[in-house]
Formats: sequence, structure tokens, C-alpha cells
Amino acid sequence: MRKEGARWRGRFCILNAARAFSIPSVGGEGRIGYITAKRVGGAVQRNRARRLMREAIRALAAADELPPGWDLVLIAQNAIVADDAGMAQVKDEIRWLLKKVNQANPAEPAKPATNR
RNA sequence: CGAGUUCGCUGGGCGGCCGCACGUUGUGCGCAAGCAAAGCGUGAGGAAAGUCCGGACUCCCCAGGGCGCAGUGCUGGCUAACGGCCAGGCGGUGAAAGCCGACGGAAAGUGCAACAGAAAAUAAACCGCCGUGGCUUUGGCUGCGGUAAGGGUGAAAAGGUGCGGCAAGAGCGCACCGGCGGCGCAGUGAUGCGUUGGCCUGGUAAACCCCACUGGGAGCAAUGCCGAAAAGCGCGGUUGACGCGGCCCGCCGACGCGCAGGUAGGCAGCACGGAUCGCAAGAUCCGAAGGUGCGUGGCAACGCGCAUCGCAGAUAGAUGGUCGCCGCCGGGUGGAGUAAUUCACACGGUACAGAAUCCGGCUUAUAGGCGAGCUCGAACA
Repeated sequence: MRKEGARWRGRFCILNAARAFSIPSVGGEGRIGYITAKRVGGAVQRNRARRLMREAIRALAAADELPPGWDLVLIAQNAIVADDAGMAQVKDEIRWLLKKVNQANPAEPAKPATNR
């Protein structure tokens, strides 16, 4: 992901995105990973950050706002805990980051996922 | 009521909507492993934390003894065990309730003690005091001897105070006090009390050391089992290339079968165990760790008996997100009341912190709240 994907930085988290077929996958396409490093805080803070990001993605998926064919990695930033962000703020930011993903790499014809 | 102190408890609640993990039930799909959606049940803490002690459990090592190393260190008890807890003793501290203490040994040995001071440990004479000799310009100077009472130094100076005694002094003698030893009494004991003796041996052991007691090593990433893919080895001789190549044979590859190793990964450990019945799902019974309640023994820690429950198991790590209402705390504004107080409104805050094999402790973090005991002070009756 780090090599292949693009990367955008927000206030609460960093988004890494790569075409799902660019990396051989086992679990199918549209995978999402969350990174909450120790710099974010203790176990309580890291759990909080991960839950917020996961809940935001779930809400976006329910509203069908996730672009298909992308693998995503979300990296929590200090501010997500330090600034006491709510789920709505995190969701807005991820939506904004996803828009940038689409602008930078528009409408490629979806190739079939290269599942070995 | 105020100030202090000890012990114990608690550490948000309710409801929508949308989710997560595990278990389980029947259903659907699938040859199967399994995968789906649905129902039901369960789902973080007093510290889950630090990983500082002690156990359970697992593997490795293991004749017996010694040396070494590490830990503990008043006494008695509790406990599976402990460096933990309870009770007691002693010392320190506080006006008291209380709090604090690695609290064995310094007459086994070795070492160490800056600065100051004459001297810091087989005592010691700087000033001073006393005796005596010499010199003398009659102010003193000086030799020898005695002396630890006084001065001064220091964290610490060879028991303390008083009286006697003496040339001056000194446990030199006596009284009281302190310390040490013996004896008696009380106590399981630490120790306390009494009595007696000679007249006394400085500090430091979280310095080496001595004494007593305890301790094999490593840890759930322990350990056991299964085990891809790729590579490897063996066999087969269906097939292809090469060796003059049609057959045999050799060799290389494909294909098929097998093999060990044990990587990725998975399962067990690990989320109670066992027995009986049943094809199974499950049902019934018995019992453990542990929780709760009652009774009981003990000052207490804790033990015993009965009843009842017997309770999270993720694997980059589930136990949540969001909205509304309420509670609690804080100061503010306004109203009521002599006042304590109380009502309303908006605002701000609501901690520390997230299981990872499981228990018993310790330590540290923590907004706020509740209960009980004790001490001192003030006021009232």
C-alpha cells in the first residue's frame, strides 16, 4: 500500500488508497485497514480512535459513498483524540479525503480483481 | 458545627436508532470443510495498569553433600505461598486520635569517618588546673611529673547529675538515672517489672562480613498436535525432448502417487471438570477454583458449616457509535427567607483508565460521591 497507493493527509487521519487489483489480495477487493500507533495514546485512546474510524466507514458504506475497487488504509492522527472529535467530524473528513482520491484517479474501467 | 485522623464502599442512570465479538438454536445454501441471514444468551476494572513479589500450570535439568550467588531479617499468628495480611512488642514522632520504622549481630575479623580539632579509638594534654625543679630584669619564661573537672572543635570526644574526696582531679567512693550481665516473676514469644553485680565495651552492617531462614532454570511467544504452497527425495512408466533413436537402455522435463522435515497458517493449552442415558441435539446427577447470603469459632487476618450462583474469551486484538432525558459537582444571574437554606435559568465539568493462561498480594493513577469509628476545639441543652 505504501508503495503503490496514494496518500492524503487530513486533520484526524491519513488515508492511503490503492486500486484493489494492484496488490494481490486474498480476501477480495474493497479491504480496509486501520492503524492506530502508540503515538496516539494509551490503549483507551487507540481503541477510541479505531472505533471512530470504523464507525465512520460503516456509515459511509451504508450510504453507498465508498468508491468501489479501492483498498484503503486509515492512519489515526493525534488530533482525533486530542481534539475530542466526534464521529460526524471524522466521517466528514473521510468523505472529503475520498473525494480527493476520485479526483486524482478518475473513473478507470474496473478490471477484474486479480485473485490468484 | 469546625479541624484532624482511620477504616470500608462506590466510581454514573434510563431510553431510541444503527453496529461488533463469542456461544447456542432451528433454517437456507453447499458433496464437504463451511458460509449466510434470523432468534436467544453473554460481553472490561478497582485498579483490567506497572510487571515488583508469591503460587497454579508446562517444558528442561536433577545421586548425596559442600562452596558460591540471590533474597528475607523484632515476636506470635493467618495463608496453597509470599518480601503479603492481622495482632502484639520496642524505638521515633504528634497536644491527641494516630502515623512512621530492612527493627538480628559492632566484646569474630577487616574497612571507613570530609572539614574542624591537641586527639576520631591498643586513647589523647592545645589552652587550663595541681605538684616540683631551673632561670629571672620579680612582669614572667621554662624542664619534669600528675590531671579528662573547665574552655574550645565536631554529626560524634570514652557513661549523665549531685555530694564526698583530692595537691589538682578522676566511678576513686556513695546516691539516683542510663547501659551491660546474672537471678526471680509475668508472658507462647518479642519484651516488661523487680532485684543484684562489677563499675561500663564510641559510630557505621541499604560497607565487606557473621548468624538464621528461604530459593534448581526458563516461561502461555511455555508446551502438545495438525499442517499447506514452493523447493527436495523416492517410486511409477501414461507422455514429450535429447543421446545416429524405431525397440531396449540412459538422461532431462511434464504428469501421477508416496515421503520425511516442519515454514505460512490452524487446533489444543483457553474460558469449568467428571459420570450416566441418548444416533445426535440435549437431559439428569456429582464435584472444584471462586462470588453472594446466613450461621458459627477467633480481638483480628482468617477458618468451618449450610444454602445458592458458579459468570468475558478477542488474536493487531470484539465489548461500540450517535441522539435525547436525568443525576452529580462548580462558580454565575435572578427570586423566597432574619439566617442556615431553598427554587429557577443558562453555562462549564463528569476522573484514572481497556482483559490477553489463571489466581493471591504489593505499588502507582484517579473527577466526584456515600457510610462508620476515634481525637481535639467551640457553642447549646
